[in-house]
Amino acid sequence: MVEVMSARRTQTRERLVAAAVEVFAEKGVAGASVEEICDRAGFTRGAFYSNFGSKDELCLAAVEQEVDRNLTATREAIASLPELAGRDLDALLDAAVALFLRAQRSDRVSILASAELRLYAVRSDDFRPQYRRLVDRVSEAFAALLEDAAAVAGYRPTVPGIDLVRVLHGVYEQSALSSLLEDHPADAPGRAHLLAGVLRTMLARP
Amino acid sequence: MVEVMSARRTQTRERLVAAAVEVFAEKGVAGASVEEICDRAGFTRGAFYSNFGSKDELCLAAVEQEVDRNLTATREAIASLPELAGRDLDALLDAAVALFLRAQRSDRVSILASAELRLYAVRSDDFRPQYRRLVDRVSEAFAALLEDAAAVAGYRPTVPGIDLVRVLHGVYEQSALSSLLEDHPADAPGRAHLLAGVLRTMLARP
DNA sequence: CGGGCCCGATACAGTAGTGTATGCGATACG
DNA sequence: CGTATCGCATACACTACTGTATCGGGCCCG
Repeated sequence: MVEVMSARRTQTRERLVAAAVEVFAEKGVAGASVEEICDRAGFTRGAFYSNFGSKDELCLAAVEQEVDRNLTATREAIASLPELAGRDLDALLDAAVALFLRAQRSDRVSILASAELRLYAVRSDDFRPQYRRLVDRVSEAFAALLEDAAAVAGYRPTVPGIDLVRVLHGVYEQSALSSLLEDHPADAPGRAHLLAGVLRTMLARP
Repeated sequence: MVEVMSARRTQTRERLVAAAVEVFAEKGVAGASVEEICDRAGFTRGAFYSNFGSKDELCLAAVEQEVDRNLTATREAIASLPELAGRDLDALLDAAVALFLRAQRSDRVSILASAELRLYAVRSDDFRPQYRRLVDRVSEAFAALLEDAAAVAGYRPTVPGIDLVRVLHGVYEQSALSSLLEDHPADAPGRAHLLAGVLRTMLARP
């Protein structure tokens, strides 16, 4: 039985989550105090503790929001995808990478926050299972898409599709982070090429 | 003029750095209190403030230690490298990846701590320049090695060698993190194969 | 063997953050 | 139009951590 929330409550939660993502990006998950998150959202801690039982719950809500957005973006990208049948491998790779990139938020705050949340999931035994449960939803959806597209083009992944997607996502995130570490802005074409290269190493003729 | 330190002081700093790396891995850089680091090292905060002016200085010392270790490991790995001239591209890629992997610490604590420090460098405007200054030392050394090896085999990088190394390192780190996120242990062969694939996308005949 | 100094321990004052218990205005509902 | 409930603000008690100022033991040197 799903709890239904009042419109006001939902809005408050959303503002808190949005503020949290910003603070996570600036200070890290551990460095983000509940107080600063609330300040930035324009609430006091009373609002927070009335909406979330702990920072973990807030983190989870943040991941959930990101995941939902990516799922939606992915579906939209799929809908507008050109026909793949009969295209060669390079075209397939390019299309898949373009689709993937379109579904990712690539602004500084999103990249940092999701890297931060991911790292937190690796560290925290409590948070990790819940994190994976959410994130795997998108990965599985994307894996199914990739496997279908590959099959249409006459290829199949040499590893389970979901692992392929996880690797792809990891490489994407890391290259995005690298570009934030450097002075010159990211070169998107280089990133796309890198991702296509990674994909290629994990596809083969059946 | 380089400050010379007493043996005792050096040892204290090393113990503090070692403890810091552990705590960074468990709680993140921001989540690591000076107090806990000192406790774990068997000191009080008096020792810390006598040795470091701030947590940033400690972080820097941690990165420096890691960098030095990697440089040494890389040199050793190079020394024991088989002759590359005349080998084909696949052999070259395998050798380079093997060398790279041998020079990396792959235990959980090292992986987490270095991911954490890297992310901290991305976030912190103060820390980032100093971090890059240290890390680029290893990257450049490694890049020179890679370019030489590639030239011997009749290839050249399609991007500046140092960028290649940065990407390589990013992919390595991210795949290592991914394996920590999953239940089943990392499969090293898969990782090596992935790295070789990435390398391949960035090498071409002149 | 004794004095000086180095280096880490201790003590202290101050700050920031936590979680809870309670208050109070707005809102929905009869 | 009143009132019950909801949702956030406020107040409070508490803990953790910080940075500095001072102390004192041990080690090195003459």
